[in-house]
Amino acid sequence: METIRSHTAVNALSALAQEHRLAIFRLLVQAGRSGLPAGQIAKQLDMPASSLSFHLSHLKNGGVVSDERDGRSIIYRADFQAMNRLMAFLLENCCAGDDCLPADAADACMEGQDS
Amino acid sequence: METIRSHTAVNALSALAQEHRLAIFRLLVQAGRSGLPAGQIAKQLDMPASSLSFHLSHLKNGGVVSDERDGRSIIYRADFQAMNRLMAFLLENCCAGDDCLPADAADACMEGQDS
DNA sequence: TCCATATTTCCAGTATTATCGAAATATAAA
DNA sequence: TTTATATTTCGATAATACTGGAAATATGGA
Repeated sequence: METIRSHTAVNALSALAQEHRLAIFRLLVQAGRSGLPAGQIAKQLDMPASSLSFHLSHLKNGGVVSDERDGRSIIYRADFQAMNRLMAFLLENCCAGDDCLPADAADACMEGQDS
Repeated sequence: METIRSHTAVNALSALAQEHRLAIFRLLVQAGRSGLPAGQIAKQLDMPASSLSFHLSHLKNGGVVSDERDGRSIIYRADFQAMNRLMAFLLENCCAGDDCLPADAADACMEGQDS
């Protein structure tokens, strides 16, 4: 696993550090591989399209979700690898490295996902 | 492990979503159980005392660090359990629950810590 | 081409956050 | 009690973020 920079980690954390965006992200985590189109997210979370778009682009910018166009819709997905990298960075050299290896928390959620 | 609320998670994430605070937290992660006094943090990160204090109280408020007075100093420590709860919340019901259990990433860093 | 659907961009107003010197508080030592 | 050390609170300024309606863009279907 490649290591990330502080700036990257702050972007990811900022992306998640907001009620609406956290709700969006968790919804996408639960949706798993197949993801959800923006409209579906708007419906499930009852948000105005422009606000949702603002938050989705923030999440995408933070690298914690990816997007892919499918016809008229755009499908969003949680990026579990990004979460792993983030956790690894947060706990890097934990306890001065004494038998203290961060686990890959999101690994189980990535099975079958292409990197 | 008890489950946390969205509001709690946002507080924790907001606490970490800032360059200085992330640096402080990672320093405390590396310091492990013994933690570091505020002055030591200020010295290592070269920050004005008042700015550091602002950020430390934000981290404490976010529940990701704890503090304890020791004479004239105040010792700060990273809260690994809080990190575990946060990750569990982020990945809750991952992939709709299909054989997808979040691991306790910070567990290894907590050995010997009293809860 | 013309219309409907899906999403994003623009904009302005409002609110929250970061910064750091100076003053205040808390503890310890002389 | 006086002085020194460690940290926090106050206050003002500057910067950044959130909101949602309206207009613009992109795609697909009639």
